Amino acid sequence: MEDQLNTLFATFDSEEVTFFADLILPIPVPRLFTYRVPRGMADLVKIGARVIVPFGKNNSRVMTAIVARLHNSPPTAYQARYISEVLDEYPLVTGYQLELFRWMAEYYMCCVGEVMNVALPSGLKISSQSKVQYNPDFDYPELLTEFEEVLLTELKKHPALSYEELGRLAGEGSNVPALIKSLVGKKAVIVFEEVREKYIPKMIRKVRLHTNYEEREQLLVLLNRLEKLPKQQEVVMRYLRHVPVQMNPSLNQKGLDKTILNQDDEISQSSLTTLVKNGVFETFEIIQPRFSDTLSPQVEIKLTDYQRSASENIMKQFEQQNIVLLHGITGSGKTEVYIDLIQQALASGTQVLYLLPEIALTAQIVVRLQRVFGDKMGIYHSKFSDNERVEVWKGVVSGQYQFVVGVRSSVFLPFDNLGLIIVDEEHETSYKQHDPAPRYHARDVAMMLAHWQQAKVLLGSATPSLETYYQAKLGRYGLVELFQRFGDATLPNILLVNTQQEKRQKLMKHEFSSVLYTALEMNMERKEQSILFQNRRGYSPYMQCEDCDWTAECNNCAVSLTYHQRDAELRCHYCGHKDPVPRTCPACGSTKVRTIGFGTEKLEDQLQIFFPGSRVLRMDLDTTRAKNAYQQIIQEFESGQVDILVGTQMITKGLDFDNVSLVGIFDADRLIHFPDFRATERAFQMLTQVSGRAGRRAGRQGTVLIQTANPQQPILQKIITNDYKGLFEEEIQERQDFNYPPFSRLIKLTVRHTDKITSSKAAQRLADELTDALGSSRVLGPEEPLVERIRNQFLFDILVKIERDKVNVKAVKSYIQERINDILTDKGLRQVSIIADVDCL
DNA sequence: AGCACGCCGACT
DNA sequence: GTCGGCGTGCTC
Repeated sequence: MEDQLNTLFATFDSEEVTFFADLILPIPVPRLFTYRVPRGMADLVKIGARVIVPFGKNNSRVMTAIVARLHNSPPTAYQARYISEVLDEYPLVTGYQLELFRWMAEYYMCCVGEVMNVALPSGLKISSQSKVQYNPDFDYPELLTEFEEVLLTELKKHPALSYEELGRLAGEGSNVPALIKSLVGKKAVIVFEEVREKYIPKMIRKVRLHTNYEEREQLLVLLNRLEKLPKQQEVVMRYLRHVPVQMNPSLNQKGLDKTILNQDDEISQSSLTTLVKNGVFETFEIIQPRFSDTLSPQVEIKLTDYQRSASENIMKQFEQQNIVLLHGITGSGKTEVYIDLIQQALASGTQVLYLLPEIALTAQIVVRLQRVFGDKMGIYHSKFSDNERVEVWKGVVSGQYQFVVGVRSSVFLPFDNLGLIIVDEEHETSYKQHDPAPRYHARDVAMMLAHWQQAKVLLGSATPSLETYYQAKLGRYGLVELFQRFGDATLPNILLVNTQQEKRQKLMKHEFSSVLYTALEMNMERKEQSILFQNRRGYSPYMQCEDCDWTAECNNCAVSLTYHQRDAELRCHYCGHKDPVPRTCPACGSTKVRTIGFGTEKLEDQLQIFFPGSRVLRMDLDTTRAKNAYQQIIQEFESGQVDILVGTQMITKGLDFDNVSLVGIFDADRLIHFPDFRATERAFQMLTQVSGRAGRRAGRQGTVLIQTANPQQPILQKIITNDYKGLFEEEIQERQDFNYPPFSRLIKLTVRHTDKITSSKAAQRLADELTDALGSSRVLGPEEPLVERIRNQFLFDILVKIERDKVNVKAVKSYIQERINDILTDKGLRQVSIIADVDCL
C-alpha cells in the first residue's frame, strides 16, 4: 500500500525537482539511507536537522535521523520512502559536527550511525511507542479466543493503549504481543506508532494576582472583603509580601512560585484554591531551566607572578603553535592559569571547551569555576540527566553557553566557533572510550575539532603521556613548564618502605608496614588526614583451598572471583557474576578455605581493628555506585570528620584536600610489573598523581610512603625524585627500539566467539592475511589476552603496528576492514565478532 | 542494533 | 500436533 502510494507520488513529482535526503540513522550499518522529501517539507529539511523516518520491514520502526546530504538523484535500486516529520526548524547539528562524525567513523573504523548514537544525548533521539487501537470496521467477533476478547473489550473502552497498558489490563500470563499480532491479522485492531520528543522542559506552576486587583483601590476593597475570611486574607498578604505589586506592578506579571505561597499547611492550599476559583489569583506555568539562573558573583582570580608568566608564555606560544603542553607539577595551580586563558578566549568572542576526565569533574572544580563564570558556563557530565544534557546542547546552539566544562563526550557538543580547548589531565586513559564504538580518544578528537575551527589546544598534565611529551620535545607542540607548587606548599617527601625486609623482621602488621602504621598513628594524633591507595577493590582477589589449591573462578570468564566481605559473596569483576561464599572447599571438602591478597575492603577492615576509634571511609566502585555517593564521600572527607580515606585509582584524580599530609601506597609492584608496554609510564603517572594529594596547602610538607618489595627498581627512584624527564628518556628509547607509540600507531583487533576453535581460526586467518600484506614486523598475534574468556566468549587479540610516516594509514584501515568483512561472510566463521580499536591504549 | 523469517525440541 | 528457541539476513 505504502509502496503503491510512493509510486503514485513519484510519477506526480517527476516533472518537478524532487529532493532526496541522505540520512544518518543511529544504527551500526556502514552507509547512509536515502529518503524522499515531501514537497511541503522542502523548505524545512535542512542539513543538520533531525527528522523522523519510518524504517524496517513494513515500516515497523520509527527513528530519528540526521540530514547529512540533500540532492535530487533518485536511487535506482529501490523506492525511497518519505520523511515523516522534521523536528528542528534550525539544525541542531552543525556542519562541523557532520564533518566530525564522518571523520570519526573513518578514523576509528566504525559507522557514522554509531557516532551519532553516542554523540546525541538520548533526549534528542525520539522515542516511539507502539499503540493499539480498536478497528471500528471490525465485525467478526466470533473468531476470537477468550484472551483476545478480553483485550478487545478493553480497547473498545479506550481511544488507544500501549503494549504496557494492555499487559497490565490483561493480567498475568497473557502474551500481549502475540495476542495483538493475531488481532492485527484478524483486522480487529490497528497498531500505530506514537512519536514524541523525549526532552521535556521543566515546568513550574506560578500564581499571580488577577489584573483587576493590581490597582490600590481594588486591592483595598478585596482585603476588606476578606476581613471575615482570615485564612484567605493571609494568603493574599503573603503574596504581597513577596511581590510588592504597589511598588512595581510589572512584578505581578512574573508571579510567584506556587509552592512558596502554599508553604506547608493545607489550609493555605485550600484557601489559595478558593481564591483562584473566585478569580482573585490566576495560575500559569512557565518553563524553568534546570540549571539555576541565579548569577553567581563573578570572583576575580589573582595569579601569582609565576602563574601569570606561565599564562603569558602560553599565549605567546599560541602565536606560533596550535597546541601547547602545560607541564605543571601536582599542586602548581594549573587551574588558575586555565581560568585566565578561558577569560581571554571568551573576551575575544570565541567559545571555550574545558575537558576533564570523568572522575576529576567533581563539585570541587565546578564550584570553583562557577564562582568565576557564573551561568555563562555549561556543565556536561554523564551523571546529569538526559534532559539536563539536552539543555546544555541547546544552550550551546543558542549561545547561552559560550563555555562548557565537560567530560569525554562533550567533544560532540555543537560548537561552531571554538577559540580554545583545554584538555586537563591529558594523560588520563579514561579519555579513550573503550566499549561501544566509536572507540575514540577525546584528546585526539579535540585536536581535530580545534584544527577545523582554528582553535588553540592546551594540554595540561603533571605527568604527560609519552606521546604528547614527545611531540613537545620535537617542537611540534609548544611547551610551558610549571615546576613550583602554589603558595608555600612544597612537594611531598616520598619514601620507599621495604616490605620484604619488614616481613623478614616480622614487623608487618598484616598489609601495613611498621613505618606506615606509625605514620598513620602520628598523623591521627596531629588531627591530620591520610589517604591510602590500593588499586584493587573488594576484600581479596582470590579465595583458595589450602589443602587442594582449588581457587574460586568465574563460570563465564577466565578469572578468579573476588571476595566481597560486606555483601558476603564472590564476584567476577568482568561479567558481574556472583557466587555464594563456600564454607568448605567445593573440590575436597576441606574447611581451610582462605582468602589471598587484599583489596580496599580488607584495608578498611584492618584499619578498624588497628585504630578502633578512627573514622575510615572507603571510596571505590562499590561505595560510589549510588547517585551522589561520590560527592558525599568527598564532602565528608573534606569536612574533616574522617581520618583516613582508603580508595582505588578513583582517589588519584584531581581531588584537592587541604588537610591531607600522609599518603600510603600499597602494592606498587603490581602496578609496575603489569604485562603491558605502557606499564612503566602508567605506574609513574598513577603513583605521582596519588603522591600529589599530599601537602597541597601550605603548612607542613606532606609525606608519601610507598610500600614495595624491591625499592631498588629504577622507576621508584624516578618517582621519589619526581624525575619525569629521566623516565621519558628511558621509556622513549624503549618505544623506539620496539616500534611502539609514539613511533607507530596501534590498531588492536579483537576476535570473539563462544567456541574457542572458531575464534582462534578466524583470528589466525585474519592475522595471516594481514601479515601477508603488511609484513610480519607489523602484525603481532593472534594472542590470547590476559583474560582469555569473558562472558563465555573466547578472545584473541591481533595488534597491528603502523609506522607514523611511512605507511598510508587510511589504506591500511580500509584493507583491514575488507579482510574483516571477508571473514564475516565466510560460512564457518560468520558469527564471530571482530572489533577494531584504533589507537588502543 | 532490532526485527522478521525460518527451521528443530518440549509441551497443551 | 503446536509454541518458541535463536541462527541468519536485511534495513532506504
